[in-house]
Amino acid sequence: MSPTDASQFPPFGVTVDLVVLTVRDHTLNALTIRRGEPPFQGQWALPGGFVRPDEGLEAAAARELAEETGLDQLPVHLEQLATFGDPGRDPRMRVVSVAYLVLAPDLPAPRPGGDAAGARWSPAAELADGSRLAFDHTRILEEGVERARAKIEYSSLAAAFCPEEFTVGELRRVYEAVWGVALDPRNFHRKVTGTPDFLVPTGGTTTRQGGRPAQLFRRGSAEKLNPPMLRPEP
Amino acid sequence: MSPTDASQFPPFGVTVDLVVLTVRDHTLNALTIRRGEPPFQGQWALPGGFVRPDEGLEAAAARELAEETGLDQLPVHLEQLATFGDPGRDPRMRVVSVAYLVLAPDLPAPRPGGDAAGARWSPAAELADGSRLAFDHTRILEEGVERARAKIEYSSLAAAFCPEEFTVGELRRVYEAVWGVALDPRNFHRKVTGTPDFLVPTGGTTTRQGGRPAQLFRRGSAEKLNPPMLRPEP
DNA sequence: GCTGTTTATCGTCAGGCAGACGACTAAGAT
DNA sequence: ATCTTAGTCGTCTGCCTGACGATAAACAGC
Repeated sequence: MSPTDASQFPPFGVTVDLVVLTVRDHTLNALTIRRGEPPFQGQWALPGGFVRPDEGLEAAAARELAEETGLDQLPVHLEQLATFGDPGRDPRMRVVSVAYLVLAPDLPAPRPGGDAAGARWSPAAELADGSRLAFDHTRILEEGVERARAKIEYSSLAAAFCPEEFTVGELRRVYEAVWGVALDPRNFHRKVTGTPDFLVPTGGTTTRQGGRPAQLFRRGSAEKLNPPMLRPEP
Repeated sequence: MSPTDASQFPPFGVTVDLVVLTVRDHTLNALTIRRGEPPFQGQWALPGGFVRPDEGLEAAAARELAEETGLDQLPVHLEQLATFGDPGRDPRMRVVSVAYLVLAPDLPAPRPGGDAAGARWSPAAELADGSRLAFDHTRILEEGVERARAKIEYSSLAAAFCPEEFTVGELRRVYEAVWGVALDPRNFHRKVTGTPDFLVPTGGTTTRQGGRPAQLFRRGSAEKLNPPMLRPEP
């Protein structure tokens, strides 16, 4: 039967694209690179590239992250987001792109490499609205942001935006930035410190946010947050 | 740069695979087909096949569903599940498979077509344990089942397993089958009838489940269930 | 027709959790 | 010394859930 005859399968290009998110200045930011090659040369796009013939998809995502941004060997969260394969999404040929979501703590300025002529963080809201990203990357970005918003509700993933040791207030600011809302510091503190194995106190304190010294915590073993953190409606 | 040079991109095969779930006899069942062609000829596998050159991914999933099972033009839910692309997952060549999840009401016996030498429903638990499905389809099935289990918690998706008009008890049996637990009929009734726009009474009643006549409902406009239905632990 | 069985539906009550918000603590800034 | 900023502990109230009693309306069998 023709469609499953390996000798005449229709050839596709397969790429990975990365939605890399972090929290900077109380705002959810995403990483974009300036394309150094056509198509869309000079435009901003999500980092990504073709999967190599003997490379797994997640491995390709990790490689592209390292190559194009220098965000290598860092404690980041990486998960598959979704796959985009509409005919015509790449003007060159039929390309299916497997998008990955990366959550990273606030990092030094990205170092562009590989095919990228530039790399920068921008507020996710601006990227989704004004700027036109190359290909269908605006839509991919939106899905990544929505996934992150949904997932911090019921998992400990928000800590992936924090450094290894962090305070309850810093974790709260992550939720506030990702959701774009203000949360009650007292209720938030009760919630996260009251959930077993969610936070582990390291014993230290810090005043890097000003004010009274705050306890430092590490991520606990709990991966799920049950009952979930409730996202306010406004 | 070589990896993004379209003229020398590494060619991949791209397929869609379908995790088709339904509830039969108080049990979550999945659809499998017997492969009529190598590789894995004669073995059971998830329905699926190669994406055509000018066809969208979701369109390919819908086409394969119709071709291989005859479950066409039915009120089913179809969503992208995940993409599997490990090198070596297909012995013929490098193939990336985009898996889709289909939730369907209990249907007449599937009619095999296309490349399938047979098609049948089997309890999902048996497929995940004993039988060895072709390729990495056991893992794909497991992810589909887990997605369904998670998603009926906070969405109205469980109704996709029911006929257009259904009773509260029938909907409860869906949850019980998918989660493999027993739920309190009184608390369940309170929860689903108390959530605004979740269920719309049609006015009719039925006794097809025996006992006292039950009100018939249709799916309401609410797509999310907030607060979620809680899945018991044991 | 009467009785037991099955399923549906309504009600009650106690405990847990979240939202609103008061109060106190401990650092740096002026 | 006082102000400002952030962190932490408590209290109260209302909502939701889990456990479970009670009633209703069909059918099966005697």
